[in-house]
Amino acid sequence: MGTRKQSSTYTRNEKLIINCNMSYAVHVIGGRWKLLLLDKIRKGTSRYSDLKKEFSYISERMLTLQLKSMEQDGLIIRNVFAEVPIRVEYTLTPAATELIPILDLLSTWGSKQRALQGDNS
Amino acid sequence: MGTRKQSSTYTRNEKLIINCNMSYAVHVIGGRWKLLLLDKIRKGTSRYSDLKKEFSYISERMLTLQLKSMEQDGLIIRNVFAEVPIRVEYTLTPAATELIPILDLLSTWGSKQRALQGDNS
DNA sequence: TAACTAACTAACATGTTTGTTCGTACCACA
DNA sequence: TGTGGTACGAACAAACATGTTAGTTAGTTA
Repeated sequence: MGTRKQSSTYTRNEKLIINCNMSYAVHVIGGRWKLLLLDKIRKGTSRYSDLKKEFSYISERMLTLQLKSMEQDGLIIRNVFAEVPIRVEYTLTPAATELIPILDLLSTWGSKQRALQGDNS
Repeated sequence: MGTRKQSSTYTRNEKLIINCNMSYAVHVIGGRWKLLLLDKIRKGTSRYSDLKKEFSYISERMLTLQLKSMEQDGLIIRNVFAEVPIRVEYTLTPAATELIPILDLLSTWGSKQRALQGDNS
């Protein structure tokens, strides 16, 4: 991933925070496009080009960065088919599958909360 | 909060993403110290100085920024007591209280996932 | 009038994330 | 030999988040 300055307060604090399981979980799904991608992949195995097509507003750099990060964090599996042209498919890991219902709860909460906030601010 | 450049791709994309309730929810709890603060406040009304003492490694600037942001997003309530010296107490809103059990699920998931990842990477 | 406390606030510096543009590897097929 | 498609990667720039330091307000007490 991006090279990090191990000595910075920023990075030290991040490590500190990630000791908290809750923060760790949020950290793992916190990248800008991760939830969108997870949501798409959960609905069916997707190849790189599918994602690229569906999310044309995500730059290819971000797309690969987020996918790689999720792969490293054990959320998705990357399957390479040595065809020509090459084919790469992404699937959820069991761990990510367990996460989905929690995300659904978050989604419901978010919807309610947004409505509440809309009312009075 | 920090002034934002309304025209940047960064900001445009953020708005785009926040239309997703899931992303909105994660966005609302996604600040670096928010979960820690929520967790403390949920265990009992806390005054500013309590938080400052407990989290001595959080700079005062960050402390106030995160608190203010959570207040704006309807997660906490800020009560000012016009005593001398002044006293400010923070409490969870009902919405945040509903969020807590979801965060607990996330925490459990995080713990399991961290263990899994520790095993094979 | 000066010192003291709580709870901030402003200005600036650093570091990280995200976005933009261009280029690469691989093999097939014309 | 050149073109085409897929799935990336590298270098750079812009914007944002976080961290550091010093200062502010209001009232009270010495």
